[in-house]
Amino acid sequence: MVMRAVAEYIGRSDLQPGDCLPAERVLMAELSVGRSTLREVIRHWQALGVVESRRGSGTYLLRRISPETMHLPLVVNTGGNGLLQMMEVRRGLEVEASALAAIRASAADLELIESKLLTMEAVFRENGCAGPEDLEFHLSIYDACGNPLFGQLLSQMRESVQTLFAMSRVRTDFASRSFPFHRELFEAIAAKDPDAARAKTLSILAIVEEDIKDMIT
Amino acid sequence: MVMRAVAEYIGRSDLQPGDCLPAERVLMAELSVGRSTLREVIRHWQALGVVESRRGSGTYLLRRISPETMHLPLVVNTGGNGLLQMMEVRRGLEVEASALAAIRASAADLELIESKLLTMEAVFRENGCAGPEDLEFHLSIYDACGNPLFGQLLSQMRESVQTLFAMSRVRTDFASRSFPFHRELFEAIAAKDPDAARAKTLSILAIVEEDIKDMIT
DNA sequence: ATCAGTAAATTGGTCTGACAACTTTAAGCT
DNA sequence: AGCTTAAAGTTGTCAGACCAATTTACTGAT
Repeated sequence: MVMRAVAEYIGRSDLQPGDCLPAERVLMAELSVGRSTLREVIRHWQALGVVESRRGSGTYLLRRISPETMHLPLVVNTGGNGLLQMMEVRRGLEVEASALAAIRASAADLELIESKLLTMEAVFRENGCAGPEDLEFHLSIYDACGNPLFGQLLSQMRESVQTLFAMSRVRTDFASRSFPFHRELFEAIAAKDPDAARAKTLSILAIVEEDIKDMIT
Repeated sequence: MVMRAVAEYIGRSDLQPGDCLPAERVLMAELSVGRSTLREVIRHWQALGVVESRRGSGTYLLRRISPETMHLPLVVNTGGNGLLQMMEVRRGLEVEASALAAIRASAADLELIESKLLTMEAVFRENGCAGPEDLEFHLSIYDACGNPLFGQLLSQMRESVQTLFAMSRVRTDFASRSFPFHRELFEAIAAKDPDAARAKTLSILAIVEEDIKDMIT
């Protein structure tokens, strides 16, 4: 019940990510609850990555929430197959997103995707790798699928995966073999062919999975 | 720091999911920390779905953890037509889980799935509907896919969906047309045919989506 | 002896007050 | 003006008390 109260408070107030929440004692008085209760609620959201507390400074908002926000905490063991398990989940989401994009992408969406593809190809030919540009390309596809949940879920999963193998040194040519498939994926979406989009996405992810397997051995 | 202490405590003690943790006042003394601090740590894990607290009874372990397990909470903002958007995400996950189950299900898994199917069919023939038994059937498939993340995500999504249209009166025959497809899905998994499993899962979810569309109009 | 009802003990939930640790800000001093 | 230092503000932790819900144990009637 207090959870909901604070969720409404954040949703109502126009706090942006990075902003500082009112001090505990202020919020406490404003919501007419004890400090322990408020602190427990804050800890709850801290655990969910919504808020971050810095001792002596304040607690800061990381992600906007509202009472309608859904939270899906995942417990994954870092030992060995955790990464591959994440990849399987990602595969399910990514394939569906590509198929939906093939069905629903507007002309403007296609134009945006193609521009991302072109810059990615250019950077790749120059550097031999194009991590951020690859991400941009895929993000534009998530946007084009017409369902914001895919973008939210997949970008967060990519973040976690990134941190998961940020510790281990990544080869510079990681998943570079998947490069040519990106154009084919775009063409499948542009042709409004969901089945082809599924297949091309699977090809890309298969290569990524192979490289992960090579890496963790 | 206290987090780690309690994580080690759980990892060291052989508590199984469903077991009851020591009372707060006991743990407090055992770890030499104040009660508020301990309660905040418990709230932290409550948020991550690791433990569940029942007032007057105790706090119970839901998932085994250790200091090596990683927690990555996903935060999703469901907007206006959140139900249909969630169904699309669920479709991607569920299809992948069914296909993986078809590939990896052991003989024991298949036996369990079939038993769930049989009780579900029996209850359905008697009552005309079988909500909890249907859930059990699908959960057994998630287990059989060999990747616990699918079970975590999908069961939590089902929870949210459940609460989302718990307010609106649900027809007793909701998604009852999907009933015959459940046996076909099981047979596809038993035949180790991932493509057929995909197709049957899509058939089931298509009916659910149709009924949702009818309902929210 | 069995069962029901009731009282007591147990447990999580909340409030209050206090102090420590740290950060930020502001004042003061050179 | 620049540096130092003090003060104010903030989160983190501890302690004790009480409330609400559940569980357990007891007591008494049948």
